[in-house]
Amino acid sequence: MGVTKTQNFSGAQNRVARIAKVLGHPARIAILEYLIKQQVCICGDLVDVLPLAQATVSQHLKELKAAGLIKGEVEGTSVCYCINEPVWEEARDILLNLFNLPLSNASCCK
Amino acid sequence: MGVTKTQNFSGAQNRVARIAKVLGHPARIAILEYLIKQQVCICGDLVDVLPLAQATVSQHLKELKAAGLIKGEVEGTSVCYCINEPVWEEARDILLNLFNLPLSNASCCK
DNA sequence: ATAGTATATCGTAATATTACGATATACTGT
DNA sequence: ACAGTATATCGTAATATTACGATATACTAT
Repeated sequence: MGVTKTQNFSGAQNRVARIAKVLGHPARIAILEYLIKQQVCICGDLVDVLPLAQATVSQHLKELKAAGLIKGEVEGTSVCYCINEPVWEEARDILLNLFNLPLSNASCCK
Repeated sequence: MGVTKTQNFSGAQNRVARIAKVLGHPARIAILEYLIKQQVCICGDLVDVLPLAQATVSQHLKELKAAGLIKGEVEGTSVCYCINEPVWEEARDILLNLFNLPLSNASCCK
């Protein structure tokens, strides 16, 4: 993403942006939706379900894991991925905080 | 952002990702927070407030405008930028839809 | 008309992202 | 031990993002 002067913005601003950035790719949305929907998180299935190569899916999973939104558990040969609920909820709250700020400029700009 | 096989994902997935992507940079979060806070959206001020060059601020504003989250109105020499409420609320709803999906895997992965 | 101010756009360097094939790693069953 | 399966990592090409100086555009006041 180019250079991004992260250090010049507040911790809170960076936190919102970080979460949003991870959500900023349709493949990662698809992965999250799949993990949310499945009772059992059979996760090799993701490679079958998604229109992407195995290496690419693995890379997206890595980013979601790095952001803490999902967690993975080795189960024999395969790995079980799931939503990491506490972080997932924290992410929702952080985004909601932004959207719930009171708009004070109702009459501004037509 | 590399190639992004957008066309292989659903419209809904792309919509979520598109919104999140725009929110995925601290400068744009800072801009949005500023516009939300200010009663009057004196917008040349953004250049003073943000730790970025004028051209860079303009570029971020353009992206926010392209996503529909803000709107701009020329006022003499300067331009007044504001939150575009309908789209802003739609964005919140689209993100909330994702976070409000029922998690069916409470007992999955330790 | 001219100078001054504000914002947008252009061009471009540095860096990040996306995607995938190839390969490495790790486990399972024989 | 060995072959087979599942996942992760490496290397890399194509493309996107970020940032900024320079310049263009647009309006205002004199």
